[in-house]
Amino acid sequence: MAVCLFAMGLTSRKEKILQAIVDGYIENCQPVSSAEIKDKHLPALSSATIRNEMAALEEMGYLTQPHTSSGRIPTAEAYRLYVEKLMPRRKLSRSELKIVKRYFNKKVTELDDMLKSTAKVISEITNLTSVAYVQSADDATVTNIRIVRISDASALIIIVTDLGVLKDSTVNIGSGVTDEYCEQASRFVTEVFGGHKISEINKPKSLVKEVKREYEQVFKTVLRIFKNYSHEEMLSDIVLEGSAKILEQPEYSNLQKAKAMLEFLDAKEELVPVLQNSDDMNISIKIGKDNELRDGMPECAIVTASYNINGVTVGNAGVIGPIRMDYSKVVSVLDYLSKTVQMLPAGESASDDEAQPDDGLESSDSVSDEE
Amino acid sequence: MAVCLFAMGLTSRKEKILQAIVDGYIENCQPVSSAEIKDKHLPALSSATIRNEMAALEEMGYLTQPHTSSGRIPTAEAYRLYVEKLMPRRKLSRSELKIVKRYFNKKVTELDDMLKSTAKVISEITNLTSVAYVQSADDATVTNIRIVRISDASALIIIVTDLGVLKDSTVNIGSGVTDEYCEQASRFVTEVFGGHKISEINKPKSLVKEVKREYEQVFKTVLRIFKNYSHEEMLSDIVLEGSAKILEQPEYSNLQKAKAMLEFLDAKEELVPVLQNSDDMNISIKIGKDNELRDGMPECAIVTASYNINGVTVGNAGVIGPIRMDYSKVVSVLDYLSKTVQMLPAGESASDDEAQPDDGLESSDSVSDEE
DNA sequence: TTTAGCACTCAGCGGTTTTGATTGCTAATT
DNA sequence: AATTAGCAATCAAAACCGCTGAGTGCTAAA
Repeated sequence: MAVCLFAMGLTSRKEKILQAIVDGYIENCQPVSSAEIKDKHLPALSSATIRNEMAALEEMGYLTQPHTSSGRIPTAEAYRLYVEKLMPRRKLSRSELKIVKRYFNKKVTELDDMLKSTAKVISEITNLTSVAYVQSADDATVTNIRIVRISDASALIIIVTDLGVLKDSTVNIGSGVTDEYCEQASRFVTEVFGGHKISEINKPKSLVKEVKREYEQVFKTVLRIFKNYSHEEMLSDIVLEGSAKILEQPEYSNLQKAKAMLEFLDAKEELVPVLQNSDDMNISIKIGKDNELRDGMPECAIVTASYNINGVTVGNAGVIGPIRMDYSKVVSVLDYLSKTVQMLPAGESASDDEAQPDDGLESSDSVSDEE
Repeated sequence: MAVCLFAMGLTSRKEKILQAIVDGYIENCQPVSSAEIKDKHLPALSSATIRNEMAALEEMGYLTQPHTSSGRIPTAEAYRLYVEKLMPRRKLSRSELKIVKRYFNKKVTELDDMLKSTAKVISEITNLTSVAYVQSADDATVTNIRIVRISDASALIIIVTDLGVLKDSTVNIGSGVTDEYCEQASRFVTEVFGGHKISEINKPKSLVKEVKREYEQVFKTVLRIFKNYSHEEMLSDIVLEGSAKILEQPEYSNLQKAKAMLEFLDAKEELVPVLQNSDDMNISIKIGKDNELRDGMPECAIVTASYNINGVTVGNAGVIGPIRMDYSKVVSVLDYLSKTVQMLPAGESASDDEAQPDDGLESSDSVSDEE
């Protein structure tokens, strides 16, 4: 009865009840009734008392009823409180750890593939659709640029950074260009751009005032490539895994909603802004309208973690699903993976460094277990 | 009445009726009634006559009824006949051509991206889910191999073929290795593998009997990379576009079926065998059990075209959808695109060759319209 | 403050009826 | 012999209907 709108301080009993409801609803996707709570969590109390508390929680905005005579379901607000305070922290189970190992033992991979594997693991363990993307290379520091003639009229520009090799691009060169020239040009651009972050390079004011005339063309081209990197390029590197899992969630059993969701996932580019982990928090949880951006965007929750190598964020990965999701599980998986990835020998060097020490030249692709 | 089981020679009237039914059903996904055919296609005849013909066509295995008192729907057999004989050949409409142009004018891209664009166009025009994949590089001929030091302890192995640059792989090298050595090694492996197809190289018996001791390690590594290319690597290069479109098809309005289909699409690897365009036909149409391979595989039709550059098939792209699909449209789109792609200046060279002739060095990425 | 008790609400289920589209068959017609 | 009009028969889908039961809110007692 006693309404306390300026709440924030929930009595411990209310908290217990709220948690029970959220937990229950996460599990069954069914409105939770007072009797159910009494039976499973608070046998000491009568259902009537619990009903009263539930009415209070509804007043406070944490619960609603689909219709007058049904149990309660949590509001988005309730979930927010839940992930912040109420949610049990758990560890990965034996079998879940096994899945992780299965993916990461086998191949230690390039950055791209790593994100892919991560996404697969996440989707498999959480049974949700997972998304991963490689962050724009903005924070990478250029260490070396090589221009390599690969045929009469074309060359490859290879940009090496502390985070690995950027996807290189083929360019046309006049057929008059010599190997000699390429090498000198390589040296020149490395000199100019080396040691700088890509974000710096892309700033409007140029790093260098004067460019030797003969390298002007090369210089421009490399600059263009960098420009591409912070915008377009990153878009293509979004990985989705398990989009079919969406349909397993009862909230998308309605075809309308399912379609809306899948369409949203199809337009991968639009995912970027919601995936971006605004704060430098490791794990970000966005529930419901936290991530409103498109009109038709379906109501959902997005939990992402950022993944670091050498202290630099290389990408994000996480899940996207209905607001009612097992946050506890999701968070523990993401957390564990982010730590796992951090410890992987990544970037340019392969994993089997020590394994075959006298192998002068060792591919970093997935060949480690063959032969 | 007169049953003619050993048919094959349908009377022209039967053909007309069958075509009308297939066309009608493709359009509305609704059983077609005798009255409907009379009204739209054969006003000279009475519905009773048409009914008789329909009964005959049913006897022959071209039609069925969902239930006794409904119109007829085509069987898979009918579709096969339809695509072979009955289907109207059409050209792309103005607006459809516009869509194609929109995608291919903007950027002339690397092989990968080209397939992606193709898939997007296909999906957009046909309103179906489209799939594209880059064929294993087996048929590519090696023209050049470069080993480039990119840092103290790692190098990039770049394999250039007549179809373009293979995704290169980073390898570890001992830190004692000099640029000099890399260059010599490059020359050596190019000498060995140059001019050969990857499929040859991967044959068990080696091309060369004796390898200079000092290059043995390099040699092995390159060999490994080639091996990877014909198996694992190609798997990852499957592109799906518009998977949400599946849900637009009424035959997948059933959640069960929709899920089965999406799951099938999710497991991209499994798609390869069905996409493979067995014959050297340009366009392949597989309807219903033509492409049975997995148990739970949902009933569907798959239409693919193979795409060639310099006479070599570089990949396949097509659509996957319900058996009831607009084959006429799909085929014309695929056909047109396959011709378009063939004419693109592709592989290693960029499009704007002539546009900026004195641009000594021109990126082939999507920057052509800027500045 | 808690609880027992009771009336009230309402989604969902199962059964029945109605409707309407469409066929197959028969008998008449060309 | 082929076509057609006419008519009874069929059956999915929609509309309707009443019941059931889970669950609540409220009141009055503990």
